[in-house]
Amino acid sequence: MAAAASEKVWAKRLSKLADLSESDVIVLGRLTSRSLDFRAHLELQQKERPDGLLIVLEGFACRFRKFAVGRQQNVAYFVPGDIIDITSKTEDGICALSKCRVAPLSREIYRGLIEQHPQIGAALRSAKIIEEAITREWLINLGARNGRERIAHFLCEMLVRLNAVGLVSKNSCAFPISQADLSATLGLSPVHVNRSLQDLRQEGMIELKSRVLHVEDFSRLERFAGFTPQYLQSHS
Amino acid sequence: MAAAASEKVWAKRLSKLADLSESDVIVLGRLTSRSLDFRAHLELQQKERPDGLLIVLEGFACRFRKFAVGRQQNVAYFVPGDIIDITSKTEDGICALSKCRVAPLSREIYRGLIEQHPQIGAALRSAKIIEEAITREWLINLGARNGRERIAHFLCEMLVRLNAVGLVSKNSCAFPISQADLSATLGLSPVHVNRSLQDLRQEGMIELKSRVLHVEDFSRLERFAGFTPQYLQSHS
DNA sequence: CGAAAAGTTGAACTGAATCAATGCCGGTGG
DNA sequence: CCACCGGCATTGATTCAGTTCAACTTTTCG
Repeated sequence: MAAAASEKVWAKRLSKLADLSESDVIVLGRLTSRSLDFRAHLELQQKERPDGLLIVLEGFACRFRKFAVGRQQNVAYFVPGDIIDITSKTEDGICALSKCRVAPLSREIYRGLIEQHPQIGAALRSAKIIEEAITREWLINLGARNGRERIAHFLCEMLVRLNAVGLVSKNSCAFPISQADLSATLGLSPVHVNRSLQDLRQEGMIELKSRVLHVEDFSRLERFAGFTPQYLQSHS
Repeated sequence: MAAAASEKVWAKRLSKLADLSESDVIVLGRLTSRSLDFRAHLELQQKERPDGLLIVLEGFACRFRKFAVGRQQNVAYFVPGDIIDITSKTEDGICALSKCRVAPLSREIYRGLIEQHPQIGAALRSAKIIEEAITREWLINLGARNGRERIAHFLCEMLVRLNAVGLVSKNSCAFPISQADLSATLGLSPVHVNRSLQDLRQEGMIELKSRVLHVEDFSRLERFAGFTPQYLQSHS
């Protein structure tokens, strides 16, 4: 059931970024029929097509930079409906944060898609712009907020992004991110992430237990974090 | 002399990102004949064409986010040869870091340029990719490095970028950035920037006085900062 | 020249890192 | 079914990098 729905998550996402026709949606659905599974912490890479793209169907992935052993900085998260461009000739890697399912997409098909389906093209451009805005927002998050605010801001963003693809219900969502991963994402030590999370819990701003996140009063968390969701919306 | 040369800085920059023909260079030169001047700390915006682009000819500018009064985070720097897209519907602003001269460019001309001059188009795409890579690198800088390393990394990047447009000679370049600006860029307090700079000076890694930066041993600074310049190069 | 901006210094404080140990839970194999 | 193991979360104690406040000096620029 969930697996069946996940094939449509890409279309669901893109349809919020541009006016897709029914045939557009069908085209997108066909492209996600074949999928690959990865276990948590596995590096996502395509031996077959190292220049390709991946569409996330289920689970979370991230782009990261590795330094000395142990030291790592994540620079982007990918949730269901997101498209991952592996090409970036950078020394960065992509890895699964949780068990995840992705659909491979060759660069030729991707290009064809944009050329032959204007609305899909518009949606993909919009997605790209949002991805860039997210990176800038993360930069601001690391540069200008303290531990608790940083975590809160990140959680706000995830909730909005997951909500856009129907993965939030009753203010709750699956959240299979370890504190160690959060620490590599937010530029904080694992211990400090743990304590800051506790603070947020004690303040009643979040509930996070056994990989489920629940935020009763989202606007309160938003206010605390200084979060404004415009950057996640289509500006077309 | 310097002013005359600055009209060609855009062509100089783009010619390193793609194989421009002589006529390409001439076209680029024509577009930068008309220019505007801004004093330091003035907000760069075009009343006439709020949707336009700006080509930096001289001086530095930056994109920033303002929070409470006093609190500010810079998210990108623009040096001569860079192109600034003002469109971003974000709440971010662009301001001059130093006295600077820019050439306005309408979006229509920009689009025409890309369509009618394939090599210029390629160069502009390459510039865009580099701009994104820089943002990611800044994110890593803020997330994973301490004060001194952060400053060192930033200086390395600036030296490479300025060198690409001929603004570094004998390991020196004009560097009209105040410590307060650095602090808003690197997510550090002004006082800490001051002290970290002194540390770098005492270690003999940099000389920075009266708005001139000199780095005798660049590879040493590079090593200290963990700087790798690939991300600033064209990947075409 | 004079005012305002920028840089420097000291002292006190604190958010966050580090080190190290312990507790918890889910899975796996005997 | 239970014992054991590994990954993850939690806790305490200590240290340190970085902030804050405030005064002072120097430089820049209009």
